[in-house]
Amino acid sequence: MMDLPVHFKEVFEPKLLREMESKTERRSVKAGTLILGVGQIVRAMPIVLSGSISISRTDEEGREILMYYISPNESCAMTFTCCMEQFPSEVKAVAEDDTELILVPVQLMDQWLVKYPSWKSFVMTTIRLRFNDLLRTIDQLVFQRLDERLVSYLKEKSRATGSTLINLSHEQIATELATSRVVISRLLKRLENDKKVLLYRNQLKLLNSL
DNA sequence: ACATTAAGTGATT
DNA sequence: AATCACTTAATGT
Repeated sequence: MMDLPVHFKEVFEPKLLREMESKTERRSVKAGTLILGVGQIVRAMPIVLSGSISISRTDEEGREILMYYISPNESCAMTFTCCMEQFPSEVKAVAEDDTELILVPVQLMDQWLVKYPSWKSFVMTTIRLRFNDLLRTIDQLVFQRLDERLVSYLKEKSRATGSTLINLSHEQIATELATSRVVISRLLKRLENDKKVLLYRNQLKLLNSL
C-alpha cells in the first residue's frame, strides 16, 4: 500500500485515497530529469510528494523562462488545461531536486472530477492559485512601477509651483494618475517612511532626499 | 460636541 | 494593483 502524505489524508476522502493508492503510478526521478517536454502529449497529471519540479516555457529563440515551481502536495495547473483535451504541452517540466511523484492517468482524473468533490476542489485550487499568480504578473507589467510615476509626478508639480509644498489630497493625486486613493496613500506612506516626504492633510512636503 | 471629509490599514480578490 | 470595509485623525459648523 502506498504511503501518501498526511496532508492528502486530510483533504481527500477515503475512497479517493484508496483509488489513488491502487490505480496510480508512483515514480521517483533524479534531479535534472526531463519529465515533460514541449509538444509532448500529456497523458498523466503529476502530483509532487517530495522534491520539486520546475515548469518553464521556451520562446522562439529557444530561450527559457521559468514560470513556477511545483512543491510537495501540489500539482501542475497547466497539465489540466492540456491533458483534459489531449493537447500537447506548451511547457517543459524538469525535476529540480530528486523528486517523488504520483502520476494520475488522464482518464482517471476525468472520472474523479465527477465522483469526488475533494478532487474537484483540489484541481480548482491549483488552477486558481496559478491564475492569481498570472494576474499579479500582468498587473506588474501593465501598471509598471506606479511608485516611480508618482515620484516624477510630485517632482513635476513641485517644479511647476516652485515649491516643495504640494497642496493636493491623496484623492486628487489618485485621479490624475488614474488609480485609487488607497494605493496613493500607501505609496506616499512608504515615501514618508523612507524620509522622502512629509505628509499632512491635503498637502505634503517634498524633502531634499527625493 | 458633532458631522464631514481625508488618510491609514488589513483582508480579500 | 484594486477594492472593500473599517478605523483614526483633522477640520469645519
